[in-house]
Amino acid sequence: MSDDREKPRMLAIQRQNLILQTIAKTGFVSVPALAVECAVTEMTMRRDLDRLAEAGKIERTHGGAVAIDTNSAGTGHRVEPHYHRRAGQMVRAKRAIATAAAKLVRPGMTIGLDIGTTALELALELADQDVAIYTSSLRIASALADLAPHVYVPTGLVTGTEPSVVGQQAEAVLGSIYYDIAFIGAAAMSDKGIAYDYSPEDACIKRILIKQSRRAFLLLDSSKTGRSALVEVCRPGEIRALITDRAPDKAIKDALAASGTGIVVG
Amino acid sequence: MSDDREKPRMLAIQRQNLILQTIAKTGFVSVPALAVECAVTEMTMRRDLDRLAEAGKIERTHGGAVAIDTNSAGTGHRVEPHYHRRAGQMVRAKRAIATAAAKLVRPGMTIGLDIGTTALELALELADQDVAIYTSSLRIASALADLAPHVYVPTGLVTGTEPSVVGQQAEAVLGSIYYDIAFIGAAAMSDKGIAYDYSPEDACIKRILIKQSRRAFLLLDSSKTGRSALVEVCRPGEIRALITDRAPDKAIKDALAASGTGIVVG
DNA sequence: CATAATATGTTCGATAATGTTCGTTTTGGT
DNA sequence: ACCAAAACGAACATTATCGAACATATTATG
Repeated sequence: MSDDREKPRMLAIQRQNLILQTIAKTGFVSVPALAVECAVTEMTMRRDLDRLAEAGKIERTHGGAVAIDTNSAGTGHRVEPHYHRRAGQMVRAKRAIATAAAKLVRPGMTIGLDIGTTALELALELADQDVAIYTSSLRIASALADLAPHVYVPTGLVTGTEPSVVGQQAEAVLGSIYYDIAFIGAAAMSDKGIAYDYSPEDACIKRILIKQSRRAFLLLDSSKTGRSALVEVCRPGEIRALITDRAPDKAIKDALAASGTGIVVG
Repeated sequence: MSDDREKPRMLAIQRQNLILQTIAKTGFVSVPALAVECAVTEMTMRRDLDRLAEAGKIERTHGGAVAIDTNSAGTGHRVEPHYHRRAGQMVRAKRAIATAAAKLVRPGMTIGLDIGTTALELALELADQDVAIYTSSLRIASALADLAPHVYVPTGLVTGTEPSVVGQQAEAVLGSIYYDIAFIGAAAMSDKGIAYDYSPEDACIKRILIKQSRRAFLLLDSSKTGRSALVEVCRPGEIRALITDRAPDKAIKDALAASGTGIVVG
Protein backbone atom coordinates (compact mmCIF):
# COMPACT_ATOMS: atom_id res chain seq x y z
CA MET A 1 0.00 0.00 0.00
CA SER A 2 1.95 2.98 1.23
CA ASP A 3 5.56 3.00 0.15
CA ASP A 4 7.52 5.49 2.15
CA ARG A 5 10.99 4.38 1.28
CA GLU A 6 10.27 2.80 -2.02
CA LYS A 7 9.56 4.92 -4.99
CA PRO A 8 9.06 2.73 -8.02
CA ARG A 9 7.21 5.29 -10.01
CA MET A 10 4.07 3.85 -11.47
CA LEU A 11 3.78 3.64 -15.19
CA ALA A 12 1.28 5.82 -16.92
CA ILE A 13 -0.78 2.80 -17.86
CA GLN A 14 -0.88 1.61 -14.29
CA ARG A 15 -2.04 5.00 -13.10
CA GLN A 16 -4.73 5.20 -15.70
CA ASN A 17 -5.91 1.73 -14.83
CA LEU A 18 -6.07 2.75 -11.22
CA ILE A 19 -8.10 5.78 -12.21
CA LEU A 20 -10.58 3.73 -14.19
CA GLN A 21 -10.78 1.13 -11.48
CA THR A 22 -11.42 3.68 -8.78
CA ILE A 23 -14.03 5.45 -10.85
CA ALA A 24 -15.76 2.18 -11.61
CA LYS A 25 -15.88 1.42 -7.93
CA THR A 26 -16.66 4.71 -6.29
CA GLY A 27 -17.94 6.83 -9.17
CA PHE A 28 -15.36 9.57 -8.89
CA VAL A 29 -11.73 10.44 -8.28
CA SER A 30 -10.02 13.54 -6.98
CA VAL A 31 -6.77 14.91 -8.32
CA PRO A 32 -4.99 15.39 -5.00
CA ALA A 33 -5.91 11.92 -3.74
CA LEU A 34 -4.67 10.28 -6.90
CA ALA A 35 -1.47 12.30 -6.86
CA VAL A 36 -0.68 11.05 -3.38
CA GLU A 37 -1.58 7.47 -4.16
CA CYS A 38 0.48 7.36 -7.34
CA ALA A 39 3.33 9.42 -5.90
CA VAL A 40 3.30 11.88 -8.76
CA THR A 41 2.49 15.56 -9.06
CA GLU A 42 -1.01 16.79 -9.55
CA MET A 43 0.00 18.09 -12.95
CA THR A 44 0.77 14.59 -14.12
CA MET A 45 -2.51 13.39 -12.74
CA ARG A 46 -4.32 16.08 -14.64
CA ARG A 47 -2.59 15.02 -17.82
CA ASP A 48 -3.67 11.43 -17.23
CA LEU A 49 -7.21 12.49 -16.60
CA ASP A 50 -7.22 14.70 -19.67
CA ARG A 51 -6.11 11.79 -21.80
CA LEU A 52 -8.79 9.49 -20.49
CA ALA A 53 -11.35 12.22 -20.93
CA GLU A 54 -10.18 12.75 -24.50
CA ALA A 55 -10.62 9.03 -25.10
CA GLY A 56 -14.15 9.38 -23.77
CA LYS A 57 -13.61 6.98 -20.89
CA ILE A 58 -14.23 9.44 -18.10
CA GLU A 59 -15.68 12.87 -17.61
CA ARG A 60 -13.51 15.59 -16.21
CA THR A 61 -14.72 17.89 -13.48
CA HIS A 62 -13.15 20.52 -11.31
CA GLY A 63 -10.88 18.78 -8.88
CA GLY A 64 -11.17 15.33 -10.36
CA ALA A 65 -13.29 13.24 -12.66
CA VAL A 66 -16.44 11.13 -12.67
CA ALA A 67 -17.68 8.25 -14.76
CA ILE A 68 -19.29 9.17 -18.04
CA ASP A 69 -22.96 9.79 -17.53
CA THR A 70 -24.63 7.56 -20.07
CA ASN A 71 -28.10 8.95 -19.65
CA SER A 72 -27.29 12.59 -19.00
CA ALA A 73 -28.08 13.39 -22.60
CA GLY A 74 -31.66 12.38 -21.99
CA THR A 75 -33.39 13.32 -18.80
CA GLY A 76 -30.22 14.02 -16.91
CA HIS A 77 -30.54 11.37 -14.28
CA ARG A 78 -27.48 11.78 -12.17
CA VAL A 79 -29.16 9.96 -9.35
CA GLU A 80 -27.35 7.08 -7.75
CA PRO A 81 -24.23 7.17 -9.84
CA HIS A 82 -22.76 4.59 -7.59
CA TYR A 83 -25.44 2.09 -8.18
CA HIS A 84 -25.76 2.56 -11.90
CA ARG A 85 -22.04 2.55 -12.42
CA ARG A 86 -21.62 -0.78 -10.79
CA ALA A 87 -24.64 -1.99 -12.61
CA GLY A 88 -23.08 -1.21 -15.95
CA GLN A 89 -20.05 -3.41 -15.65
CA MET A 90 -20.57 -6.30 -13.36
CA VAL A 91 -24.24 -6.50 -12.55
CA ARG A 92 -24.68 -9.12 -15.20
CA ALA A 93 -22.09 -11.34 -13.61
CA LYS A 94 -23.43 -10.64 -10.15
CA ARG A 95 -26.93 -11.44 -11.23
CA ALA A 96 -25.84 -14.71 -12.79
CA ILE A 97 -24.09 -15.59 -9.56
CA ALA A 98 -27.13 -14.63 -7.54
CA THR A 99 -29.41 -16.75 -9.70
CA ALA A 100 -27.15 -19.77 -9.37
CA ALA A 101 -26.93 -19.28 -5.62
CA ALA A 102 -30.69 -18.88 -5.27
CA LYS A 103 -31.16 -22.36 -6.71
CA LEU A 104 -29.49 -23.81 -3.65
CA VAL A 105 -32.13 -22.36 -1.36
CA ARG A 106 -35.15 -24.35 -0.19
CA PRO A 107 -38.23 -23.13 1.65
CA GLY A 108 -37.87 -22.97 5.39
CA MET A 109 -34.12 -22.52 5.35
CA THR A 110 -32.25 -20.22 7.67
CA ILE A 111 -29.79 -18.22 5.60
CA GLY A 112 -26.70 -16.27 6.58
CA LEU A 113 -26.07 -13.49 4.08
CA ASP A 114 -22.92 -11.42 3.83
CA ILE A 115 -22.66 -7.79 2.73
CA GLY A 116 -21.90 -6.55 -0.78
CA THR A 117 -23.65 -5.95 -4.08
CA THR A 118 -23.65 -9.59 -5.09
CA ALA A 119 -25.28 -10.54 -1.81
CA LEU A 120 -27.82 -7.78 -2.38
CA GLU A 121 -28.71 -9.24 -5.75
CA LEU A 122 -29.15 -12.62 -4.13
CA ALA A 123 -31.28 -11.11 -1.39
CA LEU A 124 -33.64 -9.62 -3.95
CA GLU A 125 -34.01 -13.01 -5.60
CA LEU A 126 -34.92 -14.52 -2.27
CA ALA A 127 -37.41 -11.80 -1.43
CA ASP A 128 -40.53 -13.82 -2.10
CA GLN A 129 -39.30 -17.10 -0.70
CA ASP A 130 -40.26 -18.43 2.68
CA VAL A 131 -36.86 -18.25 4.31
CA ALA A 132 -35.27 -16.57 7.30
CA ILE A 133 -32.40 -14.26 6.40
CA TYR A 134 -29.75 -13.03 8.78
CA THR A 135 -27.47 -10.29 7.51
CA SER A 136 -25.23 -7.58 8.92
CA SER A 137 -25.80 -5.39 5.88
CA LEU A 138 -28.22 -2.56 6.58
CA ARG A 139 -28.62 -2.01 2.88
CA ILE A 140 -29.83 -5.56 2.33
CA ALA A 141 -32.02 -5.44 5.40
CA SER A 142 -33.55 -2.15 4.30
CA ALA A 143 -34.18 -3.41 0.79
CA LEU A 144 -35.91 -6.54 2.05
CA ALA A 145 -37.78 -4.90 4.91
CA ASP A 146 -41.15 -4.71 3.23
CA LEU A 147 -40.57 -7.55 0.77
CA ALA A 148 -39.51 -10.52 2.86
CA PRO A 149 -41.20 -11.37 6.14
CA HIS A 150 -38.21 -12.81 8.00
CA VAL A 151 -35.18 -10.56 7.86
CA TYR A 152 -32.97 -10.15 10.90
CA VAL A 153 -30.00 -7.98 11.77
CA PRO A 154 -27.60 -8.36 14.70
CA THR A 155 -26.94 -5.90 17.49
CA GLY A 156 -23.82 -3.83 17.20
CA LEU A 157 -21.88 -0.87 15.97
CA VAL A 158 -22.84 0.48 12.56
CA THR A 159 -20.01 1.57 10.31
CA GLY A 160 -18.62 1.64 6.81
CA THR A 161 -19.50 3.27 3.52
CA GLU A 162 -21.65 0.26 2.88
CA PRO A 163 -23.40 0.42 6.23
CA SER A 164 -23.02 -2.80 8.15
CA VAL A 165 -23.09 -4.00 11.73
CA VAL A 166 -19.77 -5.09 13.19
CA GLY A 167 -18.16 -5.70 16.55
CA GLN A 168 -18.29 -8.22 19.35
CA GLN A 169 -22.01 -7.94 19.89
CA ALA A 170 -22.77 -8.61 16.25
CA GLU A 171 -20.38 -11.53 16.27
CA ALA A 172 -22.06 -12.91 19.36
CA VAL A 173 -25.53 -12.67 17.85
CA LEU A 174 -24.61 -14.13 14.50
CA GLY A 175 -22.47 -16.75 16.22
CA SER A 176 -25.39 -18.00 18.29
CA ILE A 177 -27.36 -19.10 15.25
CA TYR A 178 -26.97 -22.16 13.10
CA TYR A 179 -27.56 -21.50 9.42
CA ASP A 180 -28.72 -24.06 6.91
CA ILE A 181 -26.74 -22.21 4.31
CA ALA A 182 -24.48 -19.16 4.16
CA PHE A 183 -23.45 -16.97 1.24
CA ILE A 184 -20.22 -15.07 1.61
CA GLY A 185 -18.70 -12.34 -0.50
CA ALA A 186 -15.05 -11.32 -0.72
CA ALA A 187 -12.86 -8.68 -2.28
CA ALA A 188 -10.38 -11.03 -3.90
CA MET A 189 -9.22 -14.59 -4.33
CA SER A 190 -5.59 -15.57 -4.75
CA ASP A 191 -4.29 -18.25 -7.12
CA LYS A 192 -4.20 -20.61 -4.18
CA GLY A 193 -7.93 -20.26 -3.68
CA ILE A 194 -7.70 -18.16 -0.54
CA ALA A 195 -10.36 -15.46 -0.23
CA TYR A 196 -9.49 -12.00 1.03
CA ASP A 197 -11.26 -8.84 2.12
CA TYR A 198 -10.27 -5.27 2.91
CA SER A 199 -12.02 -4.91 6.24
CA PRO A 200 -10.89 -6.99 9.23
CA GLU A 201 -14.20 -6.41 10.97
CA ASP A 202 -16.23 -7.60 8.01
CA ALA A 203 -13.91 -10.54 7.53
CA CYS A 204 -14.56 -11.61 11.09
CA ILE A 205 -18.31 -11.65 10.46
CA LYS A 206 -17.76 -13.65 7.30
CA ARG A 207 -15.74 -16.25 9.15
CA ILE A 208 -18.47 -16.61 11.75
CA LEU A 209 -21.13 -17.13 9.10
CA ILE A 210 -18.96 -19.83 7.54
CA LYS A 211 -18.31 -21.56 10.83
CA GLN A 212 -21.95 -21.51 11.94
CA SER A 213 -23.36 -22.81 8.69
CA ARG A 214 -23.96 -26.32 7.53
CA ARG A 215 -22.89 -25.30 4.04
CA ALA A 216 -21.12 -22.09 3.05
CA PHE A 217 -20.74 -20.77 -0.47
CA LEU A 218 -18.45 -18.06 -1.71
CA LEU A 219 -19.91 -15.57 -4.19
CA LEU A 220 -17.19 -14.02 -6.30
CA ASP A 221 -17.30 -12.44 -9.73
CA SER A 222 -14.45 -13.19 -12.09
CA SER A 223 -12.89 -9.73 -11.88
CA LYS A 224 -11.73 -10.48 -8.37
CA THR A 225 -9.72 -13.62 -9.03
CA GLY A 226 -5.96 -13.78 -9.09
CA ARG A 227 -5.57 -11.00 -6.57
CA SER A 228 -5.26 -10.71 -2.85
CA ALA A 229 -6.27 -8.09 -0.31
CA LEU A 230 -5.68 -7.02 3.23
CA VAL A 231 -7.01 -9.82 5.37
CA GLU A 232 -7.72 -13.48 4.83
CA VAL A 233 -11.36 -14.60 4.93
CA CYS A 234 -11.23 -18.32 4.33
CA ARG A 235 -9.30 -21.12 2.71
CA PRO A 236 -10.60 -23.51 0.07
CA GLY A 237 -11.51 -26.39 2.38
CA GLU A 238 -13.77 -24.24 4.54
CA ILE A 239 -16.42 -23.62 1.92
CA ARG A 240 -18.58 -26.03 0.00
CA ALA A 241 -18.19 -24.33 -3.36
CA LEU A 242 -17.23 -21.17 -5.20
CA ILE A 243 -20.06 -19.60 -7.15
CA THR A 244 -18.81 -17.40 -9.95
CA ASP A 245 -19.72 -16.16 -13.41
CA ARG A 246 -16.86 -17.62 -15.41
CA ALA A 247 -14.65 -20.70 -15.11
CA PRO A 248 -11.59 -19.64 -13.12
CA ASP A 249 -7.92 -20.12 -14.00
CA LYS A 250 -6.31 -23.50 -13.79
CA ALA A 251 -4.40 -22.55 -10.65
CA ILE A 252 -7.57 -21.77 -8.74
CA LYS A 253 -9.35 -24.78 -10.21
CA ASP A 254 -6.58 -27.07 -9.00
CA ALA A 255 -6.39 -25.46 -5.60
CA LEU A 256 -10.12 -25.86 -5.04
CA ALA A 257 -10.21 -29.38 -6.43
CA ALA A 258 -7.36 -30.42 -4.14
CA SER A 259 -9.44 -29.48 -1.10
CA GLY A 260 -12.70 -30.92 -2.38
CA THR A 261 -14.27 -27.53 -2.98
CA GLY A 262 -16.75 -27.32 -5.85
CA ILE A 263 -17.10 -24.69 -8.51
CA VAL A 264 -20.46 -23.44 -9.76
CA VAL A 265 -20.54 -21.27 -12.86
CA GLY A 266 -23.74 -19.28 -13.13
CA MET B 1 -13.04 4.94 12.02
CA SER B 2 -14.60 7.89 10.38
CA ASP B 3 -13.34 11.29 9.39
CA ASP B 4 -12.87 12.97 12.71
CA ARG B 5 -10.13 15.23 11.60
CA GLU B 6 -9.68 14.78 7.92
CA LYS B 7 -11.62 16.83 5.45
CA PRO B 8 -11.22 15.51 1.95
CA ARG B 9 -13.49 18.08 0.47
CA MET B 10 -16.21 16.59 -1.64
CA LEU B 11 -16.32 17.48 -5.29
CA ALA B 12 -19.16 19.65 -6.46
CA ILE B 13 -20.52 16.76 -8.51
CA GLN B 14 -20.52 14.50 -5.51
CA ARG B 15 -22.46 16.99 -3.49
CA GLN B 16 -24.99 17.46 -6.23
CA ASN B 17 -25.38 13.74 -6.59
CA LEU B 18 -25.97 13.48 -2.88
CA ILE B 19 -28.61 16.17 -3.13
CA LEU B 20 -30.43 14.38 -5.92
CA GLN B 21 -30.21 11.07 -4.13
CA THR B 22 -31.55 12.46 -0.92
CA ILE B 23 -34.37 14.22 -2.70
CA ALA B 24 -35.23 11.10 -4.63
CA LYS B 25 -35.38 9.17 -1.39
CA THR B 26 -36.97 11.55 1.07
CA GLY B 27 -38.60 14.16 -1.18
CA PHE B 28 -36.77 17.13 0.24
CA VAL B 29 -33.47 18.42 1.57
CA SER B 30 -32.54 21.19 3.95
CA VAL B 31 -29.64 23.54 3.44
CA PRO B 32 -28.12 23.27 6.93
CA ALA B 33 -28.32 19.49 7.01
CA LEU B 34 -26.63 19.23 3.64
CA ALA B 35 -23.99 21.72 4.67
CA VAL B 36 -23.13 19.60 7.68
CA GLU B 37 -23.13 16.39 5.74
CA CYS B 38 -20.92 17.75 2.97
CA ALA B 39 -18.71 19.78 5.29
CA VAL B 40 -19.15 22.96 3.31
CA THR B 41 -20.73 26.35 3.92
CA GLU B 42 -24.43 26.90 3.55
CA MET B 43 -23.63 29.42 0.87
CA THR B 44 -21.98 26.73 -1.21
CA MET B 45 -24.95 24.49 -0.69
CA ARG B 46 -27.26 27.21 -1.86
CA ARG B 47 -25.14 27.62 -4.97
CA ASP B 48 -25.34 23.88 -5.63
CA LEU B 49 -29.09 23.92 -5.17
CA ASP B 50 -29.44 26.94 -7.42
CA ARG B 51 -27.53 25.16 -10.15
CA LEU B 52 -29.66 22.06 -9.94
CA ALA B 53 -32.77 24.17 -9.89
CA GLU B 54 -31.56 26.06 -12.94
CA ALA B 55 -31.06 22.73 -14.68
CA GLY B 56 -34.64 21.87 -13.78
CA LYS B 57 -33.69 18.87 -11.68
CA ILE B 58 -35.08 20.10 -8.38
CA GLU B 59 -37.32 22.83 -7.10
CA ARG B 60 -35.96 25.32 -4.66
CA THR B 61 -37.79 26.30 -1.52
CA HIS B 62 -36.94 28.37 1.50
CA GLY B 63 -34.48 26.44 3.57
CA GLY B 64 -33.87 23.72 1.04
CA ALA B 65 -35.34 22.08 -2.02
CA VAL B 66 -37.96 19.51 -2.99
CA ALA B 67 -38.45 17.07 -5.82
CA ILE B 68 -39.68 18.48 -9.08
CA ASP B 69 -43.36 18.03 -9.71
CA THR B 70 -43.43 15.73 -12.70
CA ASN B 71 -47.18 15.81 -12.87
CA SER B 72 -47.84 19.52 -13.10
CA ALA B 73 -45.60 19.74 -16.14
CA GLY B 74 -47.98 17.45 -17.97
CA THR B 75 -51.69 18.06 -18.01
CA GLY B 76 -52.04 19.97 -14.81
CA HIS B 77 -54.37 18.68 -12.14
CA ARG B 78 -52.85 15.93 -10.09
CA VAL B 79 -51.81 15.69 -6.50
CA GLU B 80 -52.48 18.38 -4.01
CA PRO B 81 -51.27 21.67 -5.44
CA HIS B 82 -49.79 22.86 -2.19
CA TYR B 83 -47.90 19.68 -1.63
CA HIS B 84 -44.54 21.24 -2.26
CA ARG B 85 -45.12 24.17 -0.09
CA ARG B 86 -46.27 21.84 2.60
CA ALA B 87 -43.28 19.60 2.16
CA GLY B 88 -41.08 22.64 2.41
CA GLN B 89 -42.76 23.86 5.54
CA MET B 90 -42.78 20.41 6.98
CA VAL B 91 -39.08 19.99 6.65
CA ARG B 92 -38.73 23.40 8.16
CA ALA B 93 -40.81 22.31 11.12
CA LYS B 94 -38.93 19.07 11.48
CA ARG B 95 -35.64 20.87 11.30
CA ALA B 96 -36.72 23.38 13.90
CA ILE B 97 -37.71 20.52 16.16
CA ALA B 98 -34.44 18.75 15.49
CA THR B 99 -32.45 21.88 16.27
CA ALA B 100 -34.25 22.44 19.52
CA ALA B 101 -33.78 18.81 20.49
CA ALA B 102 -30.09 18.88 19.61
CA LYS B 103 -29.55 21.64 22.16
CA LEU B 104 -30.45 19.19 24.92
CA VAL B 105 -27.58 16.92 23.99
CA ARG B 106 -24.20 17.07 25.71
CA PRO B 107 -20.97 15.31 24.74
CA GLY B 108 -20.63 11.79 26.08
CA MET B 109 -24.33 11.16 26.33
CA THR B 110 -25.96 7.88 25.42
CA ILE B 111 -28.95 8.63 23.26
CA GLY B 112 -32.00 6.56 22.37
CA LEU B 113 -33.36 7.65 19.03
CA ASP B 114 -36.70 6.64 17.58
CA ILE B 115 -37.55 6.20 13.90
CA GLY B 116 -39.05 8.79 11.56
CA THR B 117 -38.00 11.75 9.46
CA THR B 118 -37.84 14.13 12.40
CA ALA B 119 -35.53 11.75 14.20
CA LEU B 120 -33.45 11.53 11.04
CA GLU B 121 -33.04 15.29 10.97
CA LEU B 122 -31.98 15.20 14.59
CA ALA B 123 -29.54 12.40 13.86
CA LEU B 124 -27.86 14.48 11.16
CA GLU B 125 -27.49 17.35 13.59
CA LEU B 126 -25.81 15.03 16.05
CA ALA B 127 -23.51 13.55 13.41
CA ASP B 128 -20.38 15.39 14.49
CA GLN B 129 -20.98 15.20 18.21
CA ASP B 130 -19.27 12.78 20.52
CA VAL B 131 -22.29 10.75 21.56
CA ALA B 132 -23.45 7.15 21.42
CA ILE B 133 -26.65 6.68 19.47
CA TYR B 134 -28.94 3.69 19.72
CA THR B 135 -31.68 3.47 17.15
CA SER B 136 -33.89 0.83 15.61
CA SER B 137 -34.14 2.79 12.36
CA LEU B 138 -31.96 1.33 9.64
CA ARG B 139 -32.31 4.53 7.68
CA ILE B 140 -30.84 6.59 10.47
CA ALA B 141 -28.14 4.04 11.14
CA SER B 142 -27.22 3.92 7.47
CA ALA B 143 -27.11 7.69 7.18
CA LEU B 144 -24.86 8.02 10.19
CA ALA B 145 -22.69 5.00 9.45
CA ASP B 146 -19.73 6.91 8.07
CA LEU B 147 -20.45 10.19 9.83
CA ALA B 148 -20.77 9.34 13.49
CA PRO B 149 -18.41 6.92 15.20
CA HIS B 150 -20.83 5.42 17.74
CA VAL B 151 -24.07 4.24 16.17
CA TYR B 152 -25.70 1.03 17.32
CA VAL B 153 -28.69 -1.01 16.20
CA PRO B 154 -30.44 -3.81 18.09
CA THR B 155 -30.85 -7.39 17.01
CA GLY B 156 -34.20 -8.33 15.58
CA LEU B 157 -36.67 -8.61 12.80
CA VAL B 158 -36.57 -5.94 10.10
CA THR B 159 -39.89 -4.67 8.79
CA GLY B 160 -41.79 -1.64 7.63
CA THR B 161 -41.71 0.79 4.74
CA GLU B 162 -39.35 2.78 6.87
CA PRO B 163 -37.07 -0.12 7.68
CA SER B 164 -36.71 -0.64 11.40
CA VAL B 165 -35.85 -3.40 13.81
CA VAL B 166 -38.69 -4.73 15.97
CA GLY B 167 -39.59 -7.77 18.02
CA GLN B 168 -38.70 -9.32 21.32
CA GLN B 169 -34.99 -9.45 20.64
CA ALA B 170 -34.85 -5.78 19.74
CA GLU B 171 -36.86 -4.96 22.83
CA ALA B 172 -34.48 -6.99 24.95
CA VAL B 173 -31.41 -5.27 23.55
CA LEU B 174 -32.79 -1.75 23.79
CA GLY B 175 -34.28 -2.56 27.18
CA SER B 176 -30.90 -3.54 28.59
CA ILE B 177 -29.44 -0.10 28.10
CA TYR B 178 -29.91 3.04 30.14
CA TYR B 179 -30.09 6.19 28.07
CA ASP B 180 -29.16 9.65 29.25
CA ILE B 181 -31.78 10.98 26.93
CA ALA B 182 -34.32 9.60 24.48
CA PHE B 183 -36.12 11.23 21.57
CA ILE B 184 -39.41 9.70 20.54
CA GLY B 185 -41.59 10.33 17.53
CA ALA B 186 -45.27 9.64 17.13
CA ALA B 187 -47.98 9.70 14.51
CA ALA B 188 -50.48 11.76 16.46
CA MET B 189 -51.33 13.44 19.75
CA SER B 190 -54.84 13.73 21.09
CA ASP B 191 -56.28 16.76 22.86
CA LYS B 192 -55.59 15.02 26.13
CA GLY B 193 -51.87 14.93 25.37
CA ILE B 194 -51.74 11.22 24.67
CA ALA B 195 -49.36 10.21 21.88
CA TYR B 196 -50.33 7.56 19.34
CA ASP B 197 -48.71 5.54 16.59
CA TYR B 198 -49.91 3.27 13.82
CA SER B 199 -47.58 0.34 14.43
CA PRO B 200 -47.92 -1.68 17.65
CA GLU B 201 -44.40 -3.03 17.23
CA ASP B 202 -42.86 0.40 16.83
CA ALA B 203 -44.93 1.70 19.73
CA CYS B 204 -43.50 -1.00 21.95
CA ILE B 205 -39.96 0.08 21.08
CA LYS B 206 -40.90 3.67 21.81
CA ARG B 207 -42.24 2.75 25.23
CA ILE B 208 -39.06 0.91 26.05
CA LEU B 209 -36.90 3.88 25.08
CA ILE B 210 -39.02 6.07 27.31
CA LYS B 211 -38.85 3.69 30.24
CA GLN B 212 -35.11 3.15 29.99
CA SER B 213 -34.18 6.80 29.69
CA ARG B 214 -33.43 9.34 32.35
CA ARG B 215 -35.26 11.94 30.31
CA ALA B 216 -37.52 11.32 27.33
CA PHE B 217 -38.71 13.91 24.86
CA LEU B 218 -41.46 13.65 22.31
CA LEU B 219 -40.74 15.08 18.87
CA LEU B 220 -43.96 16.03 17.12
CA ASP B 221 -44.66 18.53 14.40
CA SER B 222 -47.78 20.61 14.71
CA SER B 223 -49.64 18.88 11.89
CA LYS B 224 -50.06 15.83 14.07
CA THR B 225 -51.80 17.40 17.01
CA GLY B 226 -55.46 17.03 17.79
CA ARG B 227 -55.67 13.56 16.28
CA SER B 228 -55.31 10.03 17.45
CA ALA B 229 -54.15 6.80 15.86
CA LEU B 230 -54.14 3.06 16.31
CA VAL B 231 -52.14 2.42 19.41
CA GLU B 232 -51.17 4.47 22.43
CA VAL B 233 -47.50 5.32 22.86
CA CYS B 234 -47.36 7.33 26.05
CA ARG B 235 -49.26 9.65 28.32
CA PRO B 236 -48.24 13.18 29.30
CA GLY B 237 -46.62 12.34 32.61
CA GLU B 238 -44.23 9.84 31.10
CA ILE B 239 -42.18 12.31 29.11
CA ARG B 240 -40.19 15.30 30.22
CA ALA B 241 -41.37 17.60 27.47
CA LEU B 242 -42.97 17.87 24.08
CA ILE B 243 -40.71 19.37 21.42
CA THR B 244 -42.70 20.86 18.58
CA ASP B 245 -42.56 23.61 16.01
CA ARG B 246 -45.55 25.63 17.07
CA ALA B 247 -47.32 26.25 20.34
CA PRO B 248 -50.10 23.64 20.64
CA ASP B 249 -53.78 24.19 21.34
CA LYS B 250 -54.97 25.17 24.75
CA ALA B 251 -56.36 21.70 25.40
CA ILE B 252 -52.98 20.04 24.90
CA LYS B 253 -51.21 22.81 26.75
CA ASP B 254 -53.46 22.30 29.76
CA ALA B 255 -53.19 18.52 29.62
CA LEU B 256 -49.41 18.68 29.58
CA ALA B 257 -49.22 21.35 32.23
CA ALA B 258 -51.45 19.31 34.52
CA SER B 259 -48.95 16.48 34.48
CA GLY B 260 -45.87 18.64 34.75
CA THR B 261 -44.78 18.02 31.18
CA GLY B 262 -42.93 20.85 29.50
CA ILE B 263 -43.34 22.27 26.02
CA VAL B 264 -40.41 23.31 23.88
CA VAL B 265 -41.10 25.25 20.72
CA GLY B 266 -38.19 25.11 18.25
C1' DC C 1 27.42 7.03 -26.44
C1' DA C 2 24.73 10.54 -28.22
C1' DT C 3 20.47 12.22 -29.33
C1' DA C 4 15.69 12.50 -30.00
C1' DA C 5 11.31 11.53 -28.08
C1' DT C 6 8.56 11.17 -24.36
C1' DA C 7 7.24 11.76 -19.70
C1' DT C 8 7.36 14.22 -15.52
C1' DG C 9 8.39 18.14 -12.38
C1' DT C 10 8.18 23.22 -11.60
C1' DT C 11 6.70 27.80 -11.74
C1' DC C 12 3.29 31.16 -12.24
C1' DG C 13 -0.57 33.89 -13.81
C1' DA C 14 -5.52 33.05 -14.84
C1' DT C 15 -9.71 31.15 -13.53
C1' DA C 16 -13.09 28.81 -10.83
C1' DA C 17 -14.74 27.40 -6.43
C1' DT C 18 -15.46 28.35 -1.84
C1' DG C 19 -15.57 31.14 2.43
C1' DT C 20 -16.99 35.55 4.61
C1' DT C 21 -19.42 39.58 5.60
C1' DC C 22 -23.37 42.22 5.76
C1' DG C 23 -27.61 44.27 4.52
C1' DT C 24 -32.20 42.58 2.90
C1' DT C 25 -36.07 39.52 2.71
C1' DT C 26 -38.79 35.91 4.29
C1' DT C 27 -40.81 33.42 7.90
C1' DG C 28 -42.99 32.21 12.13
C1' DG C 29 -44.66 33.76 16.23
C1' DT C 30 -46.43 37.25 19.48
C1' DA D 1 -48.93 45.13 13.11
C1' DC D 2 -44.62 44.12 15.05
C1' DC D 3 -40.42 41.57 16.32
C1' DA D 4 -36.73 38.09 16.26
C1' DA D 5 -34.63 34.43 13.98
C1' DA D 6 -33.47 32.31 10.00
C1' DA D 7 -32.48 32.27 5.19
C1' DC D 8 -31.11 34.70 1.32
C1' DG D 9 -28.03 36.79 -2.05
C1' DA D 10 -24.68 40.37 -3.48
C1' DA D 11 -19.98 41.81 -3.10
C1' DC D 12 -15.60 40.84 -1.76
C1' DA D 13 -11.63 37.85 0.21
C1' DT D 14 -9.46 33.61 0.11
C1' DT D 15 -8.18 29.35 -1.54
C1' DA D 16 -7.83 25.61 -4.91
C1' DT D 17 -7.51 24.23 -9.34
C1' DC D 18 -6.14 24.77 -13.89
C1' DG D 19 -3.21 25.06 -17.90
C1' DA D 20 0.70 27.05 -20.40
C1' DA D 21 5.51 27.42 -20.76
C1' DC D 22 9.71 25.82 -19.57
C1' DA D 23 13.12 22.75 -16.98
C1' DT D 24 14.46 18.24 -15.91
C1' DA D 25 14.38 13.30 -15.98
C1' DT D 26 13.58 8.95 -18.23
C1' DT D 27 13.33 5.98 -22.07
C1' DA D 28 13.95 4.70 -26.83
C1' DT D 29 16.72 4.57 -30.75
C1' DG D 30 20.42 5.02 -33.99
